[in-house]
Amino acid sequence: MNCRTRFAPSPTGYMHIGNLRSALYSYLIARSLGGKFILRIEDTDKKRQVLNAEKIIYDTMHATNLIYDEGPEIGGEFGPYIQSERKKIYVEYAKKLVDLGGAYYCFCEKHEVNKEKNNKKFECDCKNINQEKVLEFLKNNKNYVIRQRMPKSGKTSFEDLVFGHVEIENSELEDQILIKSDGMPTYNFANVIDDHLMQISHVIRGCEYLSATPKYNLLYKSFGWEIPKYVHLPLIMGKNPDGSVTKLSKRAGAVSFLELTEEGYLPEAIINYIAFLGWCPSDNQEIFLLKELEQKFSIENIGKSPAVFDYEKLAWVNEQHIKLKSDEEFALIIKKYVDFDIDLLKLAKILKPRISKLNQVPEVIRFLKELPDFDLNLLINKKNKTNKDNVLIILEKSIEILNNLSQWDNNKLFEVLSGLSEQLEIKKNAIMWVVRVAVSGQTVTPGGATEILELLGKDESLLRLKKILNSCKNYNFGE
RNA sequence: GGCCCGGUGGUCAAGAGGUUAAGACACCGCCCUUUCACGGCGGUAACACGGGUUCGAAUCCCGUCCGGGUCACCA
Repeated sequence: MNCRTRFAPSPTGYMHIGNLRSALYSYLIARSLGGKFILRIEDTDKKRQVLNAEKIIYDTMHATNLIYDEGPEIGGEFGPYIQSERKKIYVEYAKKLVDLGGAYYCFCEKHEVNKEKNNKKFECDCKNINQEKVLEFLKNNKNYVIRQRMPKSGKTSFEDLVFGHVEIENSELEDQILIKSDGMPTYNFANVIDDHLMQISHVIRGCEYLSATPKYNLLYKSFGWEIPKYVHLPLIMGKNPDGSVTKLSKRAGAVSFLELTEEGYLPEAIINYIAFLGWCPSDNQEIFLLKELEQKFSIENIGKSPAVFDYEKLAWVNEQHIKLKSDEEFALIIKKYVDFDIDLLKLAKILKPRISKLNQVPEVIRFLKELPDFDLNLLINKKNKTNKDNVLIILEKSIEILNNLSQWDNNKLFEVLSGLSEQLEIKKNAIMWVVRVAVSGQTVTPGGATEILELLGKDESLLRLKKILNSCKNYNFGE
């Protein structure tokens, strides 16, 4: 059998991580089996239409490189790929199902939503209305829905590729609505019709659908269609501020792809991380590019237990992907976080091993833009043996020696300042400490003294050093 | 509540009758070092519980407990 998988999101306005994970696994399964990956938009709920929602889906697929072989804007031989454009198809099949005895017209008023959890299953008499009466109602344009006729006894079971044997009593199943009174199909129906018509071989989705799957299988059975293979994915959980664990939601933090990228996670890191929510290769490799995933992925290695989304681990994965970037690539990535003139390549080089999330960049490099006001006492540091006496000497001599320097790069700067250390018989640590704090205004910086000097350039460095020297001259340390 | 699914360190997870129960994140310590980071080394920490089956169970079965999902003219 040819493998064909699909990702079938509904346009809700954002791409939830759980959805993206379904998309990823569907993509990976298709690719690893040499099959096709299809995108289908499930927009059958007119009340929930969101502006631009479709675009977000396309953008996300694009940003993550989850390339589909068939889909709304690119077409394919099983189109259209947007359910609202397939309305007629569903009605046609629903009527066919009525003829087949698997469904019936229901003319009841809208039933109120379950108020009690304990109330019994919905039952209505419409399933017993005779043919003529139905025709009459239809002729009079009476509002109707089409419901699936569930068997009252027996069991329905199936083999899920992840969860194994799943079995449910038919008496548990409700006569669910297939066609709504507005003529649109419900998810439950459209999904089955399209999966069959589009020849989907593997249905991959979150396991919130696990207990509903027998209903779908009954539909396939009524039509006499082949039932696809099922791959239900364990849920992604979120840890809430109060420590409780529930289905990943806003309470736990960012939950959409867009939010995550805005927080400074790389798309490839997000993909890499969510691949691991419920899957793990036999050899335990953790850092993957999509291409490798395509080769290594296997359904057998998908786990069953729900996974808690861990932002710290995501950050670590992100760091790993940042390190995978060349300095040139990373310079391009951080460009939008830098709003002043600086050598991006050099900046990229020193930032690369120190950044776990891109949105940390502005904060980390702020001091490069402008020397912040700071407590001059920071220049005094016990561990590095600086004190109010040698601070002035270090500053004066450094300025002198740096002023005469024509070659301004890290190696040369290090060489020169190390030389100064010997000449003054002051520990190298002390020199470096004073210079670094003086030009940065902070005790912790990305990179060492000489790297900061190089980045700042000669003019700016000397300007800062002189300014601090001046300030120090009339300053009483230790107060 | 009914039904369905799950349960290995705080988190992700290897593990598929016999292991000193891997690895990663986080945390702690040490080393490297011009601060910080990177890197290296080491450490704390787990099979939910109770019954079986078996010479032997984290692995198989049953029960309990806990967690989650689902019960819409939403998907």
